[in-house]
Amino acid sequence: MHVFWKKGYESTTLCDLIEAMGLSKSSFYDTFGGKNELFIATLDWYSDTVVASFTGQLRSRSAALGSARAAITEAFDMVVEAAAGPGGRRGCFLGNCAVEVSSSDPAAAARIRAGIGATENAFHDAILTGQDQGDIAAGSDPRALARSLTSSLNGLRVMAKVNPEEARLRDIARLALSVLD
Amino acid sequence: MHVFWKKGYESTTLCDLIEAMGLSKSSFYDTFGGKNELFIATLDWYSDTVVASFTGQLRSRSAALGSARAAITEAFDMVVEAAAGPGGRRGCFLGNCAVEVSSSDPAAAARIRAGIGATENAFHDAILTGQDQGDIAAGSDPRALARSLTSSLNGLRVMAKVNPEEARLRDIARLALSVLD
DNA sequence: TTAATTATGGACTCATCGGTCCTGAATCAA
DNA sequence: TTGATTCAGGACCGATGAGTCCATAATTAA
Repeated sequence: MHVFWKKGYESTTLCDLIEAMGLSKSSFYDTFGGKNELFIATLDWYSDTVVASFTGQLRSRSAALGSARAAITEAFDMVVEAAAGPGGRRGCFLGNCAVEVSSSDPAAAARIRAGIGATENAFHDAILTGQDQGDIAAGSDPRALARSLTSSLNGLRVMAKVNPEEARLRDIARLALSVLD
Repeated sequence: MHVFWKKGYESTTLCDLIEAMGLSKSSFYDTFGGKNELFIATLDWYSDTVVASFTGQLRSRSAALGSARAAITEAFDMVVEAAAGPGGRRGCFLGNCAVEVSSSDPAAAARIRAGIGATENAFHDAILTGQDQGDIAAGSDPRALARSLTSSLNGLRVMAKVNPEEARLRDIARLALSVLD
């Protein structure tokens, strides 16, 4: 997954893959079936673990901080730091894949849609909580807010690819979160 | 450029290119030098014409409507319509390229950065005008607002790749513009 | 110890990639 | 009409892509 993440689908070769996994070519094909099958598997894995962990984190931090809004802010802070730090130019795995393959690989596109949808749902839940708690504007449609945050996160990651300067990214994150006011 | 736009850099072959241009292979190499040279040229061309036209449009519509904010809103509306319409899944040329090649092709990355920077500057100018006119919040840093809009536009295009449903995109655009309040 | 399973390395196929080169046809200026 | 230039077409190149196959080595179970 990390190889696909760093180099993109088309640019990763079988050789990259087996080298990263320390596997022989035969074992690779026995185990994963092929490059595309592995790719699909990494998308599934990403949704099942990374996105799921993000969802859980958002929920548990909402509880710990007593504020869903603070948890969302924290999540954006972490993304900003990761994007500004070394290796931050990798962007978002799902976002990268969405851009690169979603129009040419339907099976991958479905996974990407599901993963992004799950992210959106995580924000949605947090926003509902925040609206109950009173620090997120109750007048706004929570679904629209969730979509906005998800979109902002993707935009942020694209911007980080172009210029990973932390101050710029902070500006963007701050304004992205202002929709919650 | 349209071939690169639709298929991405890695996935476009020489054959795709010469077919789209109706050129022979020899003429192609005589004229453009090679695949990568052409790619760089398309990025330059995009900045010089498409981005420049966007900048001009934003300025002239600001004047025509007597409101920079209305011109910005109009620009987002157009992006939403284009992204939701047929062929909208192509995304943003610069955004796609940023995701795909900005970490592996420095020459391309420089062009992409310049193009995105020019877009940001276009927004910046419009925001200054709008703040003068009074329909854009004067308290906000115009540079930060411009970055936010640029980022939002990229996020919007990524979201459109995943799900080009117009209503969703409108939600996102509306909230992206709310930073101007 | 032996039999069965699993993993490995490397040779191999076939397609396609970007790119070069050369020949012959078309175009065009004088 | 002629001579120079431009263009098309296709043969060709080396490299590399994904994927197959098989013989052998390592592991495991009985």
